[in-house]
Amino acid sequence: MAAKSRPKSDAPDVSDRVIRIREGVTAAILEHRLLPGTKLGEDEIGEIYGASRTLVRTALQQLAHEGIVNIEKNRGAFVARPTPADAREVFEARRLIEPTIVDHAVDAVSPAWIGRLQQHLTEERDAELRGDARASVRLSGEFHKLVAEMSGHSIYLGFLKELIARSSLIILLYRRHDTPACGTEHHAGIVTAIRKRDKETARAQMLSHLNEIEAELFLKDPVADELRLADVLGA
Amino acid sequence: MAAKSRPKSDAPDVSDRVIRIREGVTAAILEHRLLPGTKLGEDEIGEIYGASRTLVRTALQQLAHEGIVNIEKNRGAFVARPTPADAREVFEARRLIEPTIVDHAVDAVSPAWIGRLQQHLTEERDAELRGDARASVRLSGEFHKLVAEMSGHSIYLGFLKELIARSSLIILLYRRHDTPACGTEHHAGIVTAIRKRDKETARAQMLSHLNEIEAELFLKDPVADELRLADVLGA
DNA sequence: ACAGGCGAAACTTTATACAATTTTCGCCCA
DNA sequence: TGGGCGAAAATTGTATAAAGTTTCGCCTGT
Repeated sequence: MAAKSRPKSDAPDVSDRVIRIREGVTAAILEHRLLPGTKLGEDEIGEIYGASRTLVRTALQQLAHEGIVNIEKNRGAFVARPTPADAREVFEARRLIEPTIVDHAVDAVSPAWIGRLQQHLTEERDAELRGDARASVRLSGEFHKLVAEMSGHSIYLGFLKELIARSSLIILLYRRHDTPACGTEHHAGIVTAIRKRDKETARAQMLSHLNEIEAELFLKDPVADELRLADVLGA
Repeated sequence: MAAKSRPKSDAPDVSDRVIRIREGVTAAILEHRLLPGTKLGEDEIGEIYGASRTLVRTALQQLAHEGIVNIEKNRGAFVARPTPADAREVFEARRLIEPTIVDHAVDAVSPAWIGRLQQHLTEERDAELRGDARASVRLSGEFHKLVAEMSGHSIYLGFLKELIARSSLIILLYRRHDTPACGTEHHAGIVTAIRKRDKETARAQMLSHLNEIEAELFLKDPVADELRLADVLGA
């Protein structure tokens, strides 16, 4: 009688293997093991995960919809290379949506949620102490997704998942130095405000957090959208 | 040298036939020829469009991501049945995003865009005069998409396309009477404000327009999310 | 007569085979 | 020696076949 067939989160239908492929490729992209522009051949991925091209294609199409993979007709799938203009759009959208999300999170505050948030902060601090930059980026994104889950708004959650995936790629592409992901303390401040049910402070902290993240980026405008000779030659 | 391979709008890769299937099914759903809960068999659709199930499946997955189709594992695809809670989320998101979109549209105002907007208003009025309710609902949604295109923000445009698709389904499900889609005059007011570069008025008109649309809906709360025995037995 | 279970049919899911397109590389010619 | 044409190889797009799951009718046992 329980909803046994309801999977868990994102895609309400796809098979377990498609999820594994999608999450595996996503992790590889967001942890910067697959650089932007890298070709994602169907046979290649299929052999890695022991799956046929049918499942790989499904996973790649989902990633394309999330914006971290581009599919070009008759040419294949490639890791997305967000432009500075893309980056500005993504952060503008986040500045619009996330303050509203924390607002709703405050309405949904409960001991259980506070516990989850604080456990997450602990994990973030651990990764930061270990100097594990990859885990830090991943956990930083997951913090925002956790707040969105807490808000209980499935639409906002879906939008934010897409924005977070793109953001992670953008941060890894455009950050000035190896900024040590100092955002954990910002996250802690947001959690505190949520716990105190202080909407104004929570919104303000989220907004300034996003502004600081974007401020750490170097969003140079390429001459044209397509011509980035310097990049290619430099690599 | 031009970007010849850049298709046109939504899906950056899929074949023309997939687009035709997707748009055909979308039109059928949004024009209320396919009622919520209707099963969308792969063979059935494939035979209608003369395509194999591979292409049908691709199209259905895209529609599932847009939120107007639900795919249940090992059971197939069904026309979505948004709940009142879904409806409230969709309209809350639209109230958040669309005022910002018109803001950017004002920044992008140009004679060409004004021309497109006014031509669209003409089409809307025509459909309304004809009493073509189906075309009215479709054109009403397309107006909002047009403004989003004008804003030049691809992220907002993508989000809005999803919200519009869901909204159309919601309106057809929950509107009180056969409300004669009187929104065309609201749209005209928004266009006027955009033409005058009056952001404040444009935002305010968009917001009140959305509020009026939602106010015309009858969003009863079912007892539980899953148990709608009354609906089933009543039908 | 009715509850329970077996089994076939229909459908989705996954894998594989075929066709079309692109890319690559060797070869020829200026 | 450099450039361009062309065929072969590789890769994607599409269709079809095999495998697994659900559903529903039917049959049996009580």
